[in-house]
Amino acid sequence: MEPLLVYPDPPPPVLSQGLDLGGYPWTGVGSEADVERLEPVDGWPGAVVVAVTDPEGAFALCRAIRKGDIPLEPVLLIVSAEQLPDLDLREDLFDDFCVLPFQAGELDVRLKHLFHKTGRGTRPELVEYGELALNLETYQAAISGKPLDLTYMEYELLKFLASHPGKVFTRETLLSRVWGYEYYGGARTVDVHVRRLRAKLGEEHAGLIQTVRSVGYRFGQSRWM
Amino acid sequence: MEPLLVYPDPPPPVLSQGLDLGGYPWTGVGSEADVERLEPVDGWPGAVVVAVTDPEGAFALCRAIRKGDIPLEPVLLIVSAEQLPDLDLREDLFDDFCVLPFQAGELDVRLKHLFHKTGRGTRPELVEYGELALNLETYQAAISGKPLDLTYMEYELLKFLASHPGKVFTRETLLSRVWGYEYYGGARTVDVHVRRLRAKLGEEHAGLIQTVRSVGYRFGQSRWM
DNA sequence: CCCCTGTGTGAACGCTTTGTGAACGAGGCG
DNA sequence: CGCCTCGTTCACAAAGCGTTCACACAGGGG
Repeated sequence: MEPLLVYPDPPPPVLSQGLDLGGYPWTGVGSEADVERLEPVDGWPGAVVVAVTDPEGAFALCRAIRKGDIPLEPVLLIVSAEQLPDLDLREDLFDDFCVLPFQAGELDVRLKHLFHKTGRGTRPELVEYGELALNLETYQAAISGKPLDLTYMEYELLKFLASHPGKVFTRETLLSRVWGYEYYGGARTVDVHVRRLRAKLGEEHAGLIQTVRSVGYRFGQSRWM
Repeated sequence: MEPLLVYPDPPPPVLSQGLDLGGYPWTGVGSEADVERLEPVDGWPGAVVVAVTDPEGAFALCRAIRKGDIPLEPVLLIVSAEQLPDLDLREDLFDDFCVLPFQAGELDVRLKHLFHKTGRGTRPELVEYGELALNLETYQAAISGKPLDLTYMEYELLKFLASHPGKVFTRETLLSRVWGYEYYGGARTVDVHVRRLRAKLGEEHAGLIQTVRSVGYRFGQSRWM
């Protein structure tokens, strides 16, 4: 996920801590010039503007954003309780606001809510390893930007392996964790699925799934090598 | 102004005081039956739902509202700080929320903000995806400029799918989200509706709804590839 | 070098899931 | 009452996919 635009720079500790806690990457900007200079290639995914310390600068930034100079949505405003009565709603400068001091978690929920409403949805749940990416919401997989056409079991197996890179699993473990705890079937089933996975990953990435002789399989590189 | 719908009845003192202070008329309702019985002639202008004392009842009411049984907008949810992590945003049950204990005036500003947004029509009345367009006001659908003659359930299903492009839904999820939360019926019902939708979309666009074997259905393409 | 164990490979089988056509029944309307 | 629409269910056909098997090949130890 691209970093959120955060104003001012540096933001108040409560905000930076809240964003870090929620796992949101962010970039502090101190001026409108910075907004363009630091803009990610895909554009800003949203903004958190603190109006407490520098209301004029904050609202000026919101106006610039809303004017369309910087295509950006959504905007979350952080205000103090004293500023509440003065908020001019007619200008429609923000999509939501948060009143200091806010409860732990409120910031996170408001951001999620905003992203959900603006259609971008919450960032998709991904499992990533190098060039490989699995989208858990859309049940799609891709490597090196190319989509992989995986069957259900292939997807589940790859998802499990890629979620635990470097770790070796026996066939029995894989059968119980991927196929189900009460599954009773031949261990060679795993072999065949691994083989098909390697084939679909392509020659270049087939080595992502390694055979550990007499033990089982490992995804990715071992941690101590 | 028509009175706001307030749940439960009686609401907590902070809420009734806050509403009275802001000059909002309101009517407390204790059950879904009351919602219809006490409905003003022009319909409810909005709702404030307190989820603190009776979360199940509150969320059930929100679902009923969102499902369209009670045309109503916007919905403001009142929650405690402890409930924040449990809020399910994917269901889209509310337009904004307020965390107890809230600052004096925050309720007023949030209500004003909500009315301002809904009054200006920020809420999209259209669901669009590529050549497909659904008009939520007129219950009409069209693709490639040609109108689609959809039945009610077909429209609801397509609306739900098109509102979450790329995401895969199981038949059970679709049954609960489109048909209703306590619907109990065969999962094959979904199949048949999907088939009819694909037929009405035409051969050219039938691929918009994809089958994900062993999982469910997906609308459109994922947006991360 | 040989043997034994473990793994890769290709193909075939058979179950599960889904598509398809049709029928049934409820509800609305003339 | 008869006709129509629409949602649901059922039975059957078709396809997809997981599983298994037989065999070839590789690695390691004696």
